Amino acid sequence: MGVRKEQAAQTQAALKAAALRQFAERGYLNTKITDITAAAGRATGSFYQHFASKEDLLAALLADMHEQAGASLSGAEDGAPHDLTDRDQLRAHLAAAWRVMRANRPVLTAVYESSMAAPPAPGASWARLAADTVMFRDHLEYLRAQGHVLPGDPALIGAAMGAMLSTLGFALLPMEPDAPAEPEPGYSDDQVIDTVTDLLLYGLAGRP
Amino acid sequence: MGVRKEQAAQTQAALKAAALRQFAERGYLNTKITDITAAAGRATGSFYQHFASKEDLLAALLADMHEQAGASLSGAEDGAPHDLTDRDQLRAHLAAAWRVMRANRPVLTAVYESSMAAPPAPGASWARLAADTVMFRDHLEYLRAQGHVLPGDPALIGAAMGAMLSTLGFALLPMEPDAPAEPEPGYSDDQVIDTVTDLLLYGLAGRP
DNA sequence: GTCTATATCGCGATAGAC
DNA sequence: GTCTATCGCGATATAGAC
Repeated sequence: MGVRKEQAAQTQAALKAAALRQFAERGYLNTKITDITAAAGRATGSFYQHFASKEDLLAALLADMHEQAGASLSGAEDGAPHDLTDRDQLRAHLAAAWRVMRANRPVLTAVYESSMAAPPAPGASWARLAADTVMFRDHLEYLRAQGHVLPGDPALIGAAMGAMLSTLGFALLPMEPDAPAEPEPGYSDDQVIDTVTDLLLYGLAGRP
Repeated sequence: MGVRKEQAAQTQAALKAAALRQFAERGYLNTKITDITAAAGRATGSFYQHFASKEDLLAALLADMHEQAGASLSGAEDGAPHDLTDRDQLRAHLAAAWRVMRANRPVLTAVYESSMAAPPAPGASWARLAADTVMFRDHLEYLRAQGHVLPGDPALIGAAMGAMLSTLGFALLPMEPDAPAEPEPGYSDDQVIDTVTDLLLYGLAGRP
């Protein structure tokens, strides 16, 4: 790799890292291009050598995340469908999702903020939620095929589960991947995952 | 009421109604002051005679909503705590919340968009979620005091329930209060509420 | 490839006539 | 109270030197 290309790669990485920090501090929508370049120690104009816009940068960050998450999950999620009515397996699924959210909170929040700024298209919110919860839906459909009686349509239940988990994540997870539990609500990761697991498995009525 | 004050009230109402329509069409963040005045058939400058800013207008719309919702719920929600492990009572609660969301989707979405645009304060998301779900928490604490075993902390469970419900509402409810069910997912209100009720009461494992 | 300097523009907000 | 006209700021994006 030539020296010029190498410097370009360094600058691009610096911009990405700075953007991540700024998004966590100010929020995606409040972050200006100049905030990012300043935090990266670069000039304003350099930004456009690497990204066409703030949205473009976000897309790049999201791609990076998918690459990492795909690699780390490929081992955990093998081909065989899991039984979500088995407490250990359900808990493992929820814990894995929680870990991914914790590790990527700034990007996920930024994507979310970005989507809120776009003009609302009918059905767009459902489409996103459904797409983000296909894994749940597939497992539930498998369960139903086995003869298990579910409380409703698999896609709807999967969406409901994902809705609960992701919204709790936004409310409870810190922006820094490995920050300690905040004193405010003070729930530990295990506490949250155990509660959600039992709530989703046995409901308010409790274990039979 | 004098003729001048009366006209002022008319203009203010027209601005509010126009804002509601514009928020539903373009989203709160994308709506400019001039969009609102144009849709209301008024001049740009007239806006500031009634509201200090777009945020101020939103606060007024939210106050209107609370007034209406408070009146309509005062009959339904009496002082006595309900038993959320009774299916009919749980379902009634969820259905009431769903109706309020359906009737006020544009305002609720606007408030949400507005909160996403603000710089993120640690604990703010949790504080909002917790505040919006105090009713659930209170009922759950009552249940626990009765000796019922819950899957976790009442505030956390209440937040999880509210998270599921509100996110599903944003994904499924139309912007117009009485629009028919969209063909896309195609779930009816009853279908959604029944599914959520059974999922929250008995979980994936199902009724004992 | 990176820098400084600047053009450009959308939009919130106000001034002043009616 | 409502209108027309305009000011001024903040932020994106580009031009051109190094």
